[in-house]
Amino acid sequence: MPSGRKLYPFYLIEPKWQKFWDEQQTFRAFNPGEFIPPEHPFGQRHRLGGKCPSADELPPKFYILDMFPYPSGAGLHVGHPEGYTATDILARYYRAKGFHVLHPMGWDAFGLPAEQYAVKTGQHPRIATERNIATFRRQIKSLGFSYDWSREVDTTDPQYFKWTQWIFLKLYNSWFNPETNRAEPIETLKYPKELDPEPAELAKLSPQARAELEKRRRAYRDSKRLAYVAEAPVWWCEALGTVLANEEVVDGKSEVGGHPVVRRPMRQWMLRITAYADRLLEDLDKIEWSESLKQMQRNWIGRSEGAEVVFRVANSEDTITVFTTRPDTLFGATYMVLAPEHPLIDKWLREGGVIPAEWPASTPQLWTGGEPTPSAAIAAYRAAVASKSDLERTDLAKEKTGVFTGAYAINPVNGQQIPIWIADYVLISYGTGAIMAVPAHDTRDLEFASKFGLPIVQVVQPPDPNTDWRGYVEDGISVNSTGPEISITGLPTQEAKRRITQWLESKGLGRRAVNYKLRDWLFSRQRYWGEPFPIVWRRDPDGELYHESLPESALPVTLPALDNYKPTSDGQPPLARAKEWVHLPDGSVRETNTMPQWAGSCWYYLRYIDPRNDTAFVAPEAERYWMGSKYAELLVSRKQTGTHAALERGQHESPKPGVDLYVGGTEHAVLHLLYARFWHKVLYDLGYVSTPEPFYRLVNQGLILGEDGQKMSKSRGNVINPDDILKEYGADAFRMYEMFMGPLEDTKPWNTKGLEGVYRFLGRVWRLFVDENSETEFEQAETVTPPEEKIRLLELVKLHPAIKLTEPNRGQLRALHACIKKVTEDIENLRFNTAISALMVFVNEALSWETRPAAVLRDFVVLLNPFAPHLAEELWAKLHTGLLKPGAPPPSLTYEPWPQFDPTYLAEETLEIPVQVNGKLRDVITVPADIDNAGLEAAARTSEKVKPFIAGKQIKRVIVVPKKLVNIVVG
RNA sequence: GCCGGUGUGGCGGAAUGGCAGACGCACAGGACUUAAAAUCCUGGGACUUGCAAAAGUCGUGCGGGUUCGAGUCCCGCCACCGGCACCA
Repeated sequence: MPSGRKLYPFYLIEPKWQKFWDEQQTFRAFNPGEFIPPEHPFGQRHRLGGKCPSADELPPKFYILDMFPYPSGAGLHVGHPEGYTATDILARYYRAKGFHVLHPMGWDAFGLPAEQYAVKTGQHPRIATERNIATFRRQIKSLGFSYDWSREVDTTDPQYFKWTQWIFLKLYNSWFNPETNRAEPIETLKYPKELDPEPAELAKLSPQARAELEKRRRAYRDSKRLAYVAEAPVWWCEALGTVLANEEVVDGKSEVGGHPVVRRPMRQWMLRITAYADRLLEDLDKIEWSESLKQMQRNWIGRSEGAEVVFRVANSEDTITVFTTRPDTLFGATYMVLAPEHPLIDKWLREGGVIPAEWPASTPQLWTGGEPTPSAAIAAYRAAVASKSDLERTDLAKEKTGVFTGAYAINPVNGQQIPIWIADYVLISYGTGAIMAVPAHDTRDLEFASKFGLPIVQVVQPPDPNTDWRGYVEDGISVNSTGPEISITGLPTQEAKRRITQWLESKGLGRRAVNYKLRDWLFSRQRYWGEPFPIVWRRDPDGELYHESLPESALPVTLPALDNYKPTSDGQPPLARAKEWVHLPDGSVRETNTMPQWAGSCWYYLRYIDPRNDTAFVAPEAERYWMGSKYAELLVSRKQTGTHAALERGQHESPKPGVDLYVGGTEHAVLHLLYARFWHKVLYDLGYVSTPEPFYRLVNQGLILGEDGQKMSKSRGNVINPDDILKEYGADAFRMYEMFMGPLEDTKPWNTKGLEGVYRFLGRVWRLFVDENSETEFEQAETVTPPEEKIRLLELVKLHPAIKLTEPNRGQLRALHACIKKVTEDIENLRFNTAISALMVFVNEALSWETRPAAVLRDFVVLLNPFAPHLAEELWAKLHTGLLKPGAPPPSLTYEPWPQFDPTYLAEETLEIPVQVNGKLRDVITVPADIDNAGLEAAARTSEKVKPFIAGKQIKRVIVVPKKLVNIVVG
């Protein structure tokens, strides 16, 4: 559609109402105890103006949250407004329904792009960050979303990250008590006996011994904290100059930028998320997230149950512990594999005795890797593995590699000696870094054993005798599983597992065990643009470094100014350049790592609740009010819509706590959502929040593709810029089109022609309400009025003469109430596309009415408001000043009660009933609405169109679905 | 390979086991106009028969099943999308 003349003056209407909402603070939410100005429309609706209502006096809350954006330099993408529009519709709907809606927005503004720009230009990243935030804020505001801007947060604001650091201190000063299964203050930590002498004994110790004890106690304490330091192999990215979390490395490259990464041991801060693995898993059952999302989290946590089994090593006191999910296949273990990095290998190479100097007699050439001795083979293999990039290691997974170590282990169930190998298909980071290999019943082991000619022994019989037992990995019946002390032959898999585990346990050779794929969270980054740690390092009298937290009074720890944001030449983080900042007067030295971007987004939904509080990260009363959802079941109630009887009667079901609805993209399915849940649980355990889960209901919006059906990208040139759309069609059309495209959660292609259809619809709405002649006058006046005065001209546009204060007729009421019903149900079920379709159906019909009753149009405007709020406000104002209440200012549309659906208006006088013969449609008959089944059947049988199909045939059965359908079954 | 999801006109998509294709786009014809744009009206799944009005048959990825009746429920395939991927 060419630009130029617009179908309606959205370019005046939209800024007009955005300014109005800003000035009126229409969407401001009030915390318990907060003063509500007498003139505020929320206060007026709920008769709370001029008061300071408590949580109990306030209406039920509804917390609707968007995933806050990273304000990139590229500005808003069409994907952002999709989720934001969905939540805005709900926010406006629930306000109309009488809820107290919290709907905030903010900025996840720490991050790499701003820092990289700073490295390049030497300009402080704050400057670019603030510029980008300003752009995002302008763009988001131009879409007319009903955010409470007084609650805007910015993760890079010291007043915000003060509390991010504060939460870190809570993590640092807590430990996970496995007995209570929750985090507790570090003071409750119980020390092992040798570190916890009786006071009498303690008194006897020399000062030196006491200092030594205190040092050991500190080491123990530090090893138990939820935030701890570990020398761990981490992913180092040279190009980015930082380490990355496992989750930030994809296919052996950095998720950001796709740079190569290498494994390197470094001293790093870790968060003990693994302690929460079980609770993170179990509590998924308490929340309403999509099944696929829950499944992704479950996979990520990767819980697996099995047993640890201890194998003795031949000619040694050493033992190898393996983790297996199939202890029932122990009799089939014909070799063992250690990860190449396994520490036992180092020990054996150092000490000798286990790994022989020469290959054992009759060692196949294939097992030796072509090396003359076992130690040479091990060294060569390790070198080969270390030089492989991670990409190669996964890509070449098809071909298994490994070498024999020359050592043997002893299978505890039958005393057999089995060779010990090293191979990189066993990962040092999972389980114990060692496996027992059962080639008959494990795909990987079978592949390996086949390649190297290792024995394959069947120990499970598949239920179907025709199934090949080789490579059979499912349950079956144990066979060949009898040893001198234990037999499980003949037992089904589940029973066999139990029995063998019991036996192992009784012998001290193993125990039940659970393993997780989830690793502890690598929490430090060698970057500038992130939260500094509230941590300092000191040296003890022996010169050893130890860490200590800063007191809360030292918060926020702010970032020092630098003139160069690069890491130092000796590989230290950029903060190490700030010598004065790093060295404190008392001789201690600041931590120079910063926190990862996830830190700020882990808890922002809590800060929105009380964003300006400078004595607490959130006040308890406010937290309990906004997070303690008593009303979420109303959103969840899928069927009983239109009636909010439970709410009206003040009856509420059991609390479904947390943010009522959280909308965002799937890209955060694991990382952000898992990290945030983890922090929330820690805060819950420590008594700072009142709910075990942060986000009660979560919906992922689908991706918007380019017009060519491809993912939008600059290189494809198919990117749609929201600013262009807004200029051409207006915010209401843009928002409404994004909702009309299809179901919120689906991936769907953009189509500007489709947008034009929605825009034309809004033009029809405009013409339904306004007088054409007055519009011509308005347009003429526009040509001679300076731009800044044009908004006033909207008053020249008068109501359509067909709009009258008359009683609506039956048909008009039916059209209205059909619309109310459909729109209400669809909004509650997040089916915005069909809700919009219902609005279109109504308008198409209403345009044909000779008189347009004001009362009907008035209700329609309330229904339109969540979708096209600017146009709705303008029409609402015209309706009131022109007809409903001339002279008086119109009541607030935002807080106008949602129309009640009345089913009596939907009743028809006649019904159209399909008549089938043998399930095939033959006629549609018109019958009185009050017809009974017998009458309906009779009418169907006498239909002229039906007669030929039943004539001369035996009628076997007639199915009558009351007031719905007749099906005549003939023989 | 494993897990989750989705398959409906030319396109985006609608359909508590009960008239498949609402609503919109695109398209075609018409009205208004000197003309165009905008707007309004009409039409349309495919095939067959018929000048037409109309009628019939087939039709929701494929093959089976349950049912008076299946896009919808069950079983078995196929394709595509997303996630995980040597996790013992």
